[in-house]
Amino acid sequence: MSIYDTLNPEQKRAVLHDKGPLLILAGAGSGKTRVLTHRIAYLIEERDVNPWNILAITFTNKAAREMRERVDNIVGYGSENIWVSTFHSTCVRILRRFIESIGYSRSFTIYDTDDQKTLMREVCKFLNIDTKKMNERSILSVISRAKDEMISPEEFALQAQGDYQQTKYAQAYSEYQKRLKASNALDFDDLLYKTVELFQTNKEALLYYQNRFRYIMVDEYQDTNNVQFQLIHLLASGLNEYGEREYNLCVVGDDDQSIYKFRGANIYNILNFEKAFPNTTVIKLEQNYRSTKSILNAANEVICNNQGRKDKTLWTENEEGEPVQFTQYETDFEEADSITSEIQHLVNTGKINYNDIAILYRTNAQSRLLEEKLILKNIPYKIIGSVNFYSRKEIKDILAYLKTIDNGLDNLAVKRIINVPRRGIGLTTVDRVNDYALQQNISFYEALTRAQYIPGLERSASKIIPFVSLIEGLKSRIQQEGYSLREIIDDILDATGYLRELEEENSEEAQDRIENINELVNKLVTYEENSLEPPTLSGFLEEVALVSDIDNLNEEMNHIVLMTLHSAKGLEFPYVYLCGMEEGIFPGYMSIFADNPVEEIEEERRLCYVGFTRAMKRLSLTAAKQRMIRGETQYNKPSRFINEIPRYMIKMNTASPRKVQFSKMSNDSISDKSPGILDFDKPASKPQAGYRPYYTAETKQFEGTKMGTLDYGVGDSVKHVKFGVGIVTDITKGGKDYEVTVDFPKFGIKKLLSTFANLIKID
DNA sequence: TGTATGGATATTTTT
DNA sequence: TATCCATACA
Repeated sequence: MSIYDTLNPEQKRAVLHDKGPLLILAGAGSGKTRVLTHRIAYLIEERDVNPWNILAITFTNKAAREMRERVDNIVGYGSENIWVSTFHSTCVRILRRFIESIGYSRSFTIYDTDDQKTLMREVCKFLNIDTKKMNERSILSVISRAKDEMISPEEFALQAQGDYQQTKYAQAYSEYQKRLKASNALDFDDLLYKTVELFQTNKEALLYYQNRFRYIMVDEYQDTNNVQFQLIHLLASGLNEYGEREYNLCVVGDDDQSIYKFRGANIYNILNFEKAFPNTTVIKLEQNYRSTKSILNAANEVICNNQGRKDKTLWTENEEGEPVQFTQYETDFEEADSITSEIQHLVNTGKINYNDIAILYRTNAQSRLLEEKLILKNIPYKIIGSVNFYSRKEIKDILAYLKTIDNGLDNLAVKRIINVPRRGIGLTTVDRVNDYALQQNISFYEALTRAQYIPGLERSASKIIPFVSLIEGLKSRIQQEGYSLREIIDDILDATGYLRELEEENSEEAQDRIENINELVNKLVTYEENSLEPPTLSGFLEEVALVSDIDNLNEEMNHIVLMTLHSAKGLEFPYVYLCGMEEGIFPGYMSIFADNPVEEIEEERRLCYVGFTRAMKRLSLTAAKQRMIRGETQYNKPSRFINEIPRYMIKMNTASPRKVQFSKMSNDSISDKSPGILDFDKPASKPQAGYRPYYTAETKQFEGTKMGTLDYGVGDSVKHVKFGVGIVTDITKGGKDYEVTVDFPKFGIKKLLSTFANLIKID
């Protein structure tokens, strides 16, 4: 049996597509990653494409990692030569090699959103921009848009002539860019912008990569912005050996899941793909393997209210399943209480694990109440988003030390830690040093080393000197042979007294911070042990700069997950609770009252579609009549998205009979559009009030897996063509296949699909 | 220089 | 409601 036999006809057509542009419109859960990975395998094995000539681009590290893993598993030797990476890390890799040709140093650092804000604050101060009239965030978003459109500060200034406001933006942009450069830093937008600029100005570099990347795949194409399009277009425009443009570009996306317009994603990249790349083959993947018919039908009903989408209807062979549930509660408090009780009930009575369940919401703020209830009921959970691990204060502090040691040019990092922990070096001192640095045209750190000579610093200089020698001491140690990164971070924690200070504080918060720092140390150790190239401080810092919270989601852990709808894209869960289905929450006020409400609502509707299609078995929608938002009580109607689902498709539950007044509920809370939308004949299927079973948050045992056709089981030794002999540690059923986890002594733990892996049992 | 206090301010955020 | 920031004071 060939690996391609497991594909449906459309998937197969996409996988076997030969040359030329290919647009795969892949609905939610239609197996797009599978198609991508199989296509890569096909190109290598059947078309003799050199793995070296393949580039696969994703948006998140998590997606890249998963793709890498799956590609490694189905491709034989040479899979490590395929570039599988995110847009941003692809750019970093290219720039590390060629950036000098556009006047930057190859050891540039990457500024994250927080760094950008800090820098912009400095810029505004410097330019006397009143941040009450023009706040940093809005300036940064103007700049971000400009970079997305590939508009340089000079061009921006030119276009701004005559407009006071725009001129201010232009000045800020120019100064901001100047300072980035002085710190030898690039922000996220720069990574893309500068790569395109490089390709436009350096033909040699462009040719090199065009020649290398003969086959390009892009995942989540609906979320690409303009620069990303430019980048892809440039890379894909290489000539083949006959001097022809082949555009061996394969993009996969779903216009219905485009939810990042606010961040510059241009939906026309996918809608007009066929215009940009002549002779495009279009393949639609409409069979969904994830959800029940009930869930999919509801999702289809909602999304078909959008105009201007590519026509497609998802269908499935899966069972009908339970109807989609909708419950409207009196208050947000009851909503949270009820959802969490239900979860507890599900886990206690059913064969369901915590990690089968997700609670999704529109805004991060909604997680609070839920979190309180989860703690109360002792339900293990993880919240994704809100505060990224790497944006925590203590983590940023330690990273700033590492950055300072690594690259003294990073002015922001040095300024961040100069007085952390407190050294009695205040704002006035920092300002003086800063002025001196600007005047002498040297970096802030360089100025610190000359503290004794800076006028007006007599007293403070004595405080600066120990700081400089601390940094210098650490710097010299890192150059010593055999000095590990682990030792450096330990030295920092010790020599600065950072840990000691936290320990002495003896509060719960300090304890959390210490744990976070330990986590950082772990990550550094992991990097040091697993890095393919010799581990360096710069390498670690780079990896860390491009990581998001969702990347850390570990499916193995047995806890429920809470996150925003945005973060949930690309994930799936058997049981999904989508809460806060209310006008004003979802769709949010901002979109209802926007200048272009139609467009904005359509984006919210796509978000709703994304939310619905995360669910595999059961989708529960909830709303509250009364909700506390920013200290104010709001009364909201159920979301219009609920009304877009025909009522026969939805099971209306009545919430807590003890409190609900039926007449009131049907009159004020439901819009006139669909009268009688609530079905009171059906009994409430809610766990009894006050239901609070005893349960410890310990791991629940997995149901015994049926082995069926496999001739090996957990604990057996098996042999794999590439990885050699290993021991089966787990087997789970996934679609038509079994997913077999095998621990190979030489290659580590691998997840393999039984159909492809051809594992042979060894006695 | 460090802390206290009032006041503004508030979607979503793959990197 | 909670959080962040600037300014005022000790």
